[in-house]
Amino acid sequence: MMRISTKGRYALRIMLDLAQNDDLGPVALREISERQNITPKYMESIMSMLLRDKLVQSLRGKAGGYQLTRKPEEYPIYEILSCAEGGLAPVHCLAMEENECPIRKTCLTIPVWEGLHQVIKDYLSGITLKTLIEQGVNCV
Amino acid sequence: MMRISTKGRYALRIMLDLAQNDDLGPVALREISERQNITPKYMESIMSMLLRDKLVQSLRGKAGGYQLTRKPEEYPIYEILSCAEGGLAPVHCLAMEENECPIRKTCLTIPVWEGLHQVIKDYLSGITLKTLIEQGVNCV
DNA sequence: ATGCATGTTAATATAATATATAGACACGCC
DNA sequence: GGCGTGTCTATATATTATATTAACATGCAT
Repeated sequence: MMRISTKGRYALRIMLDLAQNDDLGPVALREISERQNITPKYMESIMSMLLRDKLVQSLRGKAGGYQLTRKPEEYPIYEILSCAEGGLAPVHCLAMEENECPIRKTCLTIPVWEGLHQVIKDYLSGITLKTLIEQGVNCV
Repeated sequence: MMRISTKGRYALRIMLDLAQNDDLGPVALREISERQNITPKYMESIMSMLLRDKLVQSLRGKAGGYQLTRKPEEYPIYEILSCAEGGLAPVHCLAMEENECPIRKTCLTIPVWEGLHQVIKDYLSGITLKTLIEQGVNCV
């Protein structure tokens, strides 16, 4: 139904939470999960995606937790949403490898979806974590 | 996962098929379903949505079928996709009634999603059935 | 060295949605 | 009155999203 899923929105909230709380060192998953009211185990699976894409870094052991790897203004929300959603291409064939679709090269429909993807990308790339914080966005 | 579903893409193909075949009167569902390789029963549920929104009209009885209600250039694909997808608002709360969300009026996040919805809407409203036909788009 | 608080991974369960099918019915021309 | 069409309601199946479980790995503090 062309909706941003809970996963994407949780990811944004997690990143916003980190942006506002990691000055004093790593933030434990449990803390964020309590503040954001996201079940810790589900949040884990989201964190692992953010980690894989190096949007956050982690520290184990006591006093461990998660931290941002960049400054808030260096996180376009396109990147965060795309990471958690597994891409934001509006149709499957855009996300596929070029050679996975036999008619890809000559497909006349592709440009329509590529254009849609582009406007979405442009819009969400123009907004960063810092933008949201400055606007006082808390919930997502 | 923020994808246009099969339903929306089928709807586009159905409308394109009609645009190219209804000069000689109503087109039977069965015909379209065979040309487009969409199972007739599933197609029925899509037709009923297109009908409800008056994007097509129907005729019963022998030689009955479906026809466009406007000229191809008067169908922005936003309208077709939105009809079949049940809206294209990227988050649920945009699609809700204003008073369904207690914080809607002051919610700081809404503008972000409204903006996203708007760029999607603008883009898909700038493309019509005629545009697609002129570009030779067949599959969708 | 040990223990505990953290993160990591893989497997599974549940819920929601998308996709597809079935069957009975309504209409209208011939 | 019969056949070829559309219409409606209910159900089945497949896929994806959401959430949970359990076993494991790491690193600091003592």
